[in-house]
Amino acid sequence: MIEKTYRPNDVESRIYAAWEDSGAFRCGRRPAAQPYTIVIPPPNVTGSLHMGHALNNTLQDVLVRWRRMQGRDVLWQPGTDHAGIATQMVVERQLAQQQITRRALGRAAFVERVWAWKAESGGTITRQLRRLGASCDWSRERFTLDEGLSRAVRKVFVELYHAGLVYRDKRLVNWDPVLHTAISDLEVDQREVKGSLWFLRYPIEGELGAYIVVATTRPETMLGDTAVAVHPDDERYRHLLGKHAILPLVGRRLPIVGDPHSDPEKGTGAVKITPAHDFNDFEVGRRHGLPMVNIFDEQARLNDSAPEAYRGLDRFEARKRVLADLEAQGLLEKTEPHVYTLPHGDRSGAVVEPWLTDQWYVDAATLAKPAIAAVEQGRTRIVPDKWQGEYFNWMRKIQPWCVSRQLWWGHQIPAWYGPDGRVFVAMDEAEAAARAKAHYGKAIELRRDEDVLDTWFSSALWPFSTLGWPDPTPEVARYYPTDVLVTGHDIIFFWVARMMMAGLRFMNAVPFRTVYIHALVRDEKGQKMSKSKGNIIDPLDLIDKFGADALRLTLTAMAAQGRDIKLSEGRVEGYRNFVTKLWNAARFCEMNGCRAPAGFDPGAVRSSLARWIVGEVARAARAVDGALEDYRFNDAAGGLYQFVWGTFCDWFLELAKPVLTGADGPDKDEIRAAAAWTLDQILVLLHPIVPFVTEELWATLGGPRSTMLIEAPWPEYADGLEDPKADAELGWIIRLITEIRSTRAELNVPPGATIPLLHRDVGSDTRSRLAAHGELIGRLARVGPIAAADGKLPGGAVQIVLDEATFALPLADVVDVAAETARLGKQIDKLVAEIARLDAKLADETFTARAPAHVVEQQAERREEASATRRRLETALGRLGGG
RNA sequence: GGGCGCGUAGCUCAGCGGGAGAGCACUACGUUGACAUCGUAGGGGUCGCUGGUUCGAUCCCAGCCGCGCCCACCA
Repeated sequence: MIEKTYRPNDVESRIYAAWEDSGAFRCGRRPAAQPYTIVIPPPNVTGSLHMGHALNNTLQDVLVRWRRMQGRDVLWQPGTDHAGIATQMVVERQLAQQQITRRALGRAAFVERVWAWKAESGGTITRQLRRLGASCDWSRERFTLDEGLSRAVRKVFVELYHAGLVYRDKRLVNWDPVLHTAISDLEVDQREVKGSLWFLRYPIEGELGAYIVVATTRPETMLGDTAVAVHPDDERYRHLLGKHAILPLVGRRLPIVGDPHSDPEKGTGAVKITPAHDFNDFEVGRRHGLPMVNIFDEQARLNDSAPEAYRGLDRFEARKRVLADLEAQGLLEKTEPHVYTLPHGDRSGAVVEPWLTDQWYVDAATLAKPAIAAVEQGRTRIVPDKWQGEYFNWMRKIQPWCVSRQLWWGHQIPAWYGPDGRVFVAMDEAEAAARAKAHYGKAIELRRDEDVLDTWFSSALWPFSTLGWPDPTPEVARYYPTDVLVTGHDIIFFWVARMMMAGLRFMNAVPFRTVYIHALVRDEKGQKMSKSKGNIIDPLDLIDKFGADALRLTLTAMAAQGRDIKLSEGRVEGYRNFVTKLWNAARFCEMNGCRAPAGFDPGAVRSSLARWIVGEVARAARAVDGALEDYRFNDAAGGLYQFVWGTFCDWFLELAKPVLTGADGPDKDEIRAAAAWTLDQILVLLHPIVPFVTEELWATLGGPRSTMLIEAPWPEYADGLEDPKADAELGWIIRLITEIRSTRAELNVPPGATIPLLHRDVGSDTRSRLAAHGELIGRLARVGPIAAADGKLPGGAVQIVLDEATFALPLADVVDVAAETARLGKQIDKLVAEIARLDAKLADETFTARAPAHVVEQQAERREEASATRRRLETALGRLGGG
């Protein structure tokens, strides 16, 4: 028996456990089948499920369940990411509450603490994915710091190093002064800030009272200036080229150099050059052989290269001091308000400081070439294709990738240094030692590089490292390349591009045949959800409130290509109602004894109603398949929603009611069987999107089922099922009923009266068709007089007699004459205008000459229809006026 | 500064060269025999603005206005 109401929270965990216990999620159980592989974008171990995860994993689960039902050998490879910076920060914060710092603890103890934390809390996100219904093969769960994956990381690093594609270099990096680590360009956010532009006077050497004025947004960096640059063609400064300025507060002689970097339009046209703390200035410095004076320590406090008065000051403190001192000396010419962008670390939020350090780099430009070619040649397709452009743009001007991080949590770089600084890159310490011995001619103590790798370095290997690479496992052979990667556009560069590079380099094949880029989930105002804005909608709250299916259906239905999703709770509620509707439809079927008989042949049904719904099922199924093939998730969900509610419930079940409540017999048996069969097909088709409720109904309704729904076969329908004749007949009935309903004002007659149906234009054809279906429609009717309200005309049931069939239709109608008159009048006006428009069109010679014939015909038909409707309305209006 | 995208019903959005659509919200009426509701009907839109192409433009093109995102080293 189906319960009166569906309580998702009571059944979801039970059903999920049954799925998982049955082994249905596991790959490899259909050795003969074609594999279908998706690797999950590994969420951070520190994470908990947010709306982006919910969308991302719902879409993957829809695909995976659909393919599994189609009989493919599905692997949905799950796992989590160690998320270097994020995780380290979480644990550090926790330590801070106990007044412990990471450094006080020491590296080994700290890393141990992180592992302990992971053991305790790292399972949160995967538990939450289960609540969502994600059918990952959990037996294969991986973690980016697993031993196997770490070996893959080391191997990749070592091989790239020996190929010259990983190297150590001293250049400016984005330094995060709070986290004390370098970060890559991608981890820097440009944020607009309101600040000032200060104009500083640098005295010209040997020319008393002469200045060159430079403008800057960061006056404290002047302490590290080593030149002033002007444009070589700038007339204003030509006389100063080759001379020197004296750096105030420091006293350093600064050459005044000509360099095209200097833009005569900006500032004063003369720019201070700080090669150690500005990416442009760094280049200028290289061109002119300028010294690089690093004035900051790792916390961006002034170091000993600054004059004594400023040493130890924070950079913003130093700014105030420098400005005050310059002003005191009359060297601050003016200050203007200025809005500009400043780089911020995406994790710490601190203003990033360009800083000169030694770091490890990956030669991304070389690795990018095959990755670009793969997409150009269509070996990997990016959907929707607009993202292909973004991918190309970025890949074609890709910069060296800084992969070393001054953190403790992560893959420690497999590089060892000898006493003379010579580096030995190797898979492990023993190998490094052996190399060192060969090099130095004796065993020697080595020091391991302290740094760890950027998290994304290990993520780049995810599609093959999770399958067991570098070991030649059967999984690598069978499941690589993966079929599709489902992800948001925010990590195309961070992740997708790098997986492409790594996959092509080490597997010699693209990591995925298709990349499906979905929208981001925003709040109902279209703003990014963030903790600081407090506008986060927690998917788990929604699951508690409406059930996982409602959330999944909402996200699937809203996953249209090309637009971000603005999610509101009301939306989820609406889709929850759909789940309820489905539940009740199933209940109705059960109550009416609708059982799918064994061996039901949808092609063999006789009645129009049954033939029609069978065809509609086939049509809906094809639409779902087509939509999912093209990653039009919204069309798949929307089509099913429409089919279940609008076609199956509103029409089929309503039309079936008279039969189901009528006398027993073959007609009734057939409708019962067709209803049960259709419901079964609905459960199957809906299962990938709303797995829980469909599985529950499948089990309850079932009779004997050989499998759970999750493993039921996806339907394929024979071509003949869509019967044009049945379509026409049912289509006609539906239109007829709709028309009777909508023209109830015209039929406003006393209860029990007998009138000819559609007193106008009922031709013989119509009459015969009505006769054929009379009984069905006749039973559909319910009779009952309606009480009249005060001041209104009484409505009532209308009996319609036509040929041998008798109809009684409920006319619920209590009609407000004035309102109705006004309404009809308005509609007539509209129609008159429409008819005039169509008349004009048909009279237009250019139109009739140039437009395709079918269009002309169409217009003529429309004109006829419109004037018929107008006549009808006028009749109704006359009747109302008369009454 | 460059690039991309978006402005369609009160809200959230589909559609995209030939009669303006859905869901939610709203109004009216009806529903205690599948429906935490549901059903039927209804109101509401110069499809951002201005030009152009076309027999015909919400749809194609150009410009403008507004919004958002991405990229960028600009003082």
